[in-house]
Amino acid sequence: MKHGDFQSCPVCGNLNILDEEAFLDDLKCTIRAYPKNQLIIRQGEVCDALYILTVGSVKTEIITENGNLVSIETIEAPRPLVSEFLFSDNNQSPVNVTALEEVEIIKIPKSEIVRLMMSNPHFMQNYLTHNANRTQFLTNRLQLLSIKTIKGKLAHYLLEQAQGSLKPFVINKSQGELAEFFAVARPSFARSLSEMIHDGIIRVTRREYQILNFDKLKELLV
Amino acid sequence: MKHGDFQSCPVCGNLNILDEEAFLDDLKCTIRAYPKNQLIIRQGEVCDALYILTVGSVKTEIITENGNLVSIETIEAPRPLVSEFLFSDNNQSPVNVTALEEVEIIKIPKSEIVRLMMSNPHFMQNYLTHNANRTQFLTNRLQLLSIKTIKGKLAHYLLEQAQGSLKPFVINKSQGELAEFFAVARPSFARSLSEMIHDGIIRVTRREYQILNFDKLKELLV
DNA sequence: ATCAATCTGTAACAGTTGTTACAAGTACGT
DNA sequence: ACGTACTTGTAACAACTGTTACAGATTGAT
Repeated sequence: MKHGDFQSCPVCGNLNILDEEAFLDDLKCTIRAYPKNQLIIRQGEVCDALYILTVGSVKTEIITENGNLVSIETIEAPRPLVSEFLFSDNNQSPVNVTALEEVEIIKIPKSEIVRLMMSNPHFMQNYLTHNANRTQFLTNRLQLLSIKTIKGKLAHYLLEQAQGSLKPFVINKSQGELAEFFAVARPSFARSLSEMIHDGIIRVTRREYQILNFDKLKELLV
Repeated sequence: MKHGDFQSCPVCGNLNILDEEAFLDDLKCTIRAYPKNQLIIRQGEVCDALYILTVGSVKTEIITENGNLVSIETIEAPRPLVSEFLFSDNNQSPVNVTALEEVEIIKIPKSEIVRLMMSNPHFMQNYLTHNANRTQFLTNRLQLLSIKTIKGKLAHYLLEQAQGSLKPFVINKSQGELAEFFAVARPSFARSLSEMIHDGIIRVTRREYQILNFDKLKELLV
């Protein structure tokens, strides 16, 4: 049974499993590959299984009523998908999940997850912690979207990414993807970005960003 | 031991507990009352216990870097608070929780929660389901905030509240609170609201809202 | 190397929102 | 009934964002 890195998954790792092969064989699960750009989970689709992304990367996004896309995040293997919705009352995924490259996914039925939790305290803790971290991520996203100006959003995001350092860092998103992430129009984002560059607040080369003036950047949050 | 309604709490209800008094006495927990407007949990505060609101109501909100408030939701007893952050890696509450009236809160240490989960499958399922529902709530909130116009946000919100009915319904928030909920300025919200009223799309009397023209309302989402 | 697809920069204009300010209305406690 | 605090309505203006359009980079595949 060929599969990706399982042990370093935030939910499935550190389980003190002696024999991973035996563990996986015992677990009622299916493994499946998806090609690039394939829709893996559709918004509104019923989820009664946990998906674990073992190889590759995916993106999640919401389609709003008016047809706009809001990108939520990109996820790299190994990580569970939709774990935070598996036990909800309506069992529906609120997001689309799409493969960014060729991916491999393990699908574990909900009943198996319950069994694992009851028998393996470590698995349960992992699961709870992962979901809690995801909620914090969403709350942070909420805070970002509630900032009213584009420059303010970008400032918030850059300050978070830079982590206090003056060193340049890479943001692996195009301007279009960043605009989608901030839920603003692409040319508007480009305008704000170029203004901030002209004002000497940041420097941008391709996808490499560098903060030149922390104070001015923080002022943009006001 | 006097306390509020415990059995109908989404996490603590339906546990097949024969003797509630004995259950609570056995559980290592503390019960405490807070006066109106008291800050119960501060944003950034470390949470190592589950809070269960047994009497009254609270509101949760985020303070952004620039000092703006983003209201998240109001919560009515009985319901757990910050259950979705309890197991996160940093253990910090991302929100402020404030009493809207005199409230009573039971505080249960994290270790006790873990013990309960392992010994009571029903409690675990309740907990997971509640957290999953909360995540869906947050995702929905994210979708609302990503709508670019105020009228669009209001349309989204009203369509959700009305649930397809033409009957008037009450939204228990002032205009200022709604503006905060939508992360927009209050006069701007008032302007959009009055325009929608003048256009014959909705009718508003105090806090009672009625949809007069579903089609036009849906058009605002575009 | 060349082509197609994607990404970036920019412009003009319309449309929407924020800001500030003030008057009028309502709710509530005493 | 009175006053205070809160809520609502509205106006004018500045500021910001969306839309549309197009040309010039850049990237990746063949």
